[in-house]
Amino acid sequence: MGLHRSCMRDRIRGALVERIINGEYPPGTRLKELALAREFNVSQAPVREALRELEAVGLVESERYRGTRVRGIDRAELAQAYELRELIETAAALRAVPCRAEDLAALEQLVAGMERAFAAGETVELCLHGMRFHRRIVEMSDNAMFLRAWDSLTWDVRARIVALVVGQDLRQAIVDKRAVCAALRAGDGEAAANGLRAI
Amino acid sequence: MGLHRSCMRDRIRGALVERIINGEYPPGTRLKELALAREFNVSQAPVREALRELEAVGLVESERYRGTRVRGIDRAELAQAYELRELIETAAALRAVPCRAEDLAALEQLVAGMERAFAAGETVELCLHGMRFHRRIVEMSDNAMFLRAWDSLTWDVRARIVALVVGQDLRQAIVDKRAVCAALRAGDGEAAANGLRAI
DNA sequence: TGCGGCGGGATTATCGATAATCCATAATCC
DNA sequence: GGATTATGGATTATCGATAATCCCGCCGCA
Repeated sequence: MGLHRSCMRDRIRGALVERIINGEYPPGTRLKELALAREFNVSQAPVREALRELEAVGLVESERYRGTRVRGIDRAELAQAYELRELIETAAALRAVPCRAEDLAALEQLVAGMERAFAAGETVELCLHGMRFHRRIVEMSDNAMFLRAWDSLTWDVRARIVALVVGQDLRQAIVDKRAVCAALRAGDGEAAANGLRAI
Repeated sequence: MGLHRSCMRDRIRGALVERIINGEYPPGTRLKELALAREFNVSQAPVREALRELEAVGLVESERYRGTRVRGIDRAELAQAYELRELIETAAALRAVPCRAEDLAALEQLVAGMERAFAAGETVELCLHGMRFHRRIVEMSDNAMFLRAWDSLTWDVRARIVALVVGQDLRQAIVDKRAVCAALRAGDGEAAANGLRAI
């Protein structure tokens, strides 16, 4: 079927994630393999594999012979995810100090990006930068397992959803992140962890 | 192709996990889809899906058009996994108190099982009970995300591998777990967390 | 009326074959 | 001789079709 810069499975997965994020597929939506296959002009196989990947990530759930549907995030689960996020990030902050200059610079650039987005009223962009900030701190712990667990929370995805729903105090979030940067720069992991707890 | 008590994909995945665990497929082994398909008398599709699941769990890794191979666990990664395990379990212990009587009983039964296995010289069985003990504590935190992250470390699998390789002080492990039980029974989450740290 | 077995339609799981891609080796050119 | 490009074999990615399973509504029957 012509040129593929990436395999079908990857693009289908991307398309499905996009639709789940932007609300086109609300929670509970059934994802029928053959229907999707027809729509994307592919066969059933790549669709199945894409669905399985989404299942592994927790975006959808499927039952044997009973189909796949978009998983909702109930409030309790979101709270639990926040707990784990906080646990990992604070532990990561403690392990991240002392930081390399380039990591600190990257963090500060992300905060700057948040400020630009805030000024421009780009809420989604702001949240995305915020998530990259958090993820970066986990990266800085140099623990691949921490990062893997953090990623499994798929905050990048959920942030976009949440950004559209709840109105947080975005200005305060930026101030808090500046404080975290300062603490890390000062080598005070404990303070950085506390700052992350607040957010 | 006859009766399926579970789908092909599931059994193939099980068989592959088994082989990886018992060393039949050492790290680096290439897993060829068609070869496996022929061996299991199935087509390529279920094998592919099983491999994808193993990839999501981190037991194998695969590159586009270049195949799938068994992933080794290097020492650094194991240490990182231990760090995350400790982080999650200690946090779980704090949230687990006060415990329900049935949970405490289950934990103590698992320790009893460890003692029986120890007496019988069943090292693998002992380690498996130990892992169930740890997992149970995470379950008791009532945080599905904690449990999910803990499971992602696939300790159930690694325990079996590790059991064959390193000789730990198994008697001490049992004593420590008894102490954790006692702390939980006393409602002292902090002490239980410390006990888990030791293990 | 209410209940349990039985097609029919829809959907998933699997099959067998084809297309696309990679790797190693051989052939070609300078 | 060394580098570079065809080519063949092996393997993965995808296809189109079939088998297996589930769900729902219909029927007979008490």
